[in-house]
Amino acid sequence: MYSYEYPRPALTVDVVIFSLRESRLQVLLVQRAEPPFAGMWALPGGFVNMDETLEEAALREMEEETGLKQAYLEQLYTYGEIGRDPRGRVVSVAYYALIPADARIRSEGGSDARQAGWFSAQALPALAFDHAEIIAYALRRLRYKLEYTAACFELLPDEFTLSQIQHTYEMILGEKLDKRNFRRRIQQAGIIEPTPHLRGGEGRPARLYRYRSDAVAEVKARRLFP
Amino acid sequence: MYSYEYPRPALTVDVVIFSLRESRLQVLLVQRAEPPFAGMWALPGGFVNMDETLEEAALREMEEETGLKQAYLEQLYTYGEIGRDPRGRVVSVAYYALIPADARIRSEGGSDARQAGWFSAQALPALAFDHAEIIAYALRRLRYKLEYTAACFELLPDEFTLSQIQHTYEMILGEKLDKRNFRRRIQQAGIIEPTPHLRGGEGRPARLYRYRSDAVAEVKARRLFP
DNA sequence: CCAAAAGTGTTTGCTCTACACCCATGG
DNA sequence: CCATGGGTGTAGAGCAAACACTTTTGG
Repeated sequence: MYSYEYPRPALTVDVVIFSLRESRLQVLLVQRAEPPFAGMWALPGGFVNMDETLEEAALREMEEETGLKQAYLEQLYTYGEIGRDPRGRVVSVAYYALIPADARIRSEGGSDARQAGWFSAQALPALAFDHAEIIAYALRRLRYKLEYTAACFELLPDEFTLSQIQHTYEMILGEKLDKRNFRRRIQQAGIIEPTPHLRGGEGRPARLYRYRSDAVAEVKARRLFP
Repeated sequence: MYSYEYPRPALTVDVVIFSLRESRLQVLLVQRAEPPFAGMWALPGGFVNMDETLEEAALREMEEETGLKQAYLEQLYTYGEIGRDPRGRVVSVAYYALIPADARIRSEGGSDARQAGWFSAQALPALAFDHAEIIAYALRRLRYKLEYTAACFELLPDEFTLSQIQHTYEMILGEKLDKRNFRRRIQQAGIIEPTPHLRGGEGRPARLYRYRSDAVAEVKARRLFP
């Protein structure tokens, strides 16, 4: 049934790393030093080693670029079009990662001494390979995920204000939400709890909340048919 | 950045083929002739050739077992655990396919002269590799998909009665639905249209409907927060 | 005429949405 | 005292859920 004599496609992982920075949803990209696509920006990624799982490979790539050893990580899709890499047959398993707004990230490029940078998900530079397609799909999945799970909290710091959550939603979904309705719903959902802390700044100080890790935060989808 | 000297994992596809048969949701399996797992049942699958995309490979595997050249096919997940195949490092891209209840399927095993058979998704035999996990996930995705898209029609014949749709939903979701509410909702959704035909049998003949291919059948999810 | 499946409306409760003003703090 | 963001309640509309009987055919 299986044989080991066939030529094999090369197998890589690519990671779409999302974070909230400068009040925007941003994506981490690296600049390619060599052809093909030299000088263009691309997703962090690379070969899957023989002794690591796909997820381990994705985490390794993420750590090389950000210094972070863990984050919310989810497999996105596997890209296997014939001509997607001009150098040969390369199949790539794409992942996306969410990292908290306050995470301390190694600012300069990782081990490869490649240039790395954050870009607004709404305004990406020209991208190598099929990476524009991958990011577009990751963004769709993130929006979608946000609509029926509590994935949002993976992007927020440990403690946050209600307005911060709302802004996160507005940023990612790309629409304004009603403040009173939003607050009522999120409080009734029972997935956050108040902390004793307030956060000052301009205007009236705001209550800080935290995510309840015991929360069940899946919502039943509205069915097409009942 | 990339190199071509590394050893490469082998790359395969596996396909979970669903169909409605004998008033049940069934899955097509093949019996393994050789070790490992000789005699156990497994998903149809095999190597990805260098000149075919992942989807082409999945379609080829499906055709080998069923004789069908096309079907609804969707990528499910990519499995890359280290020990999932005892013979070495094998990464598998899983797909699932939906084939219509009335499709004429080559009854006997495909080109490999392997034994093939249909099994109720609720009562599977012992399965080779991690295929039980793959099928469980495919079933979850199918349920999920059914709740917010019109994927159901991929499993039905071209013309069908309202009761047939309802039974399909009940079968896959595993719960009884109210007949009047179901019929009202599906008619209002505007995704099916009546044909001039009736279907006889026991009891009063039933109107046959067909799926409107121009239908927009995504439903907006109920958000966790508005 | 009997069995079997098809077909058909209404009421009630709940959820979603729209909407405007006062509060607490820092400068 | 003023600017800034934080915090709060209600009324109306639309949607979802529960519920039982009549109709048409074949045997």
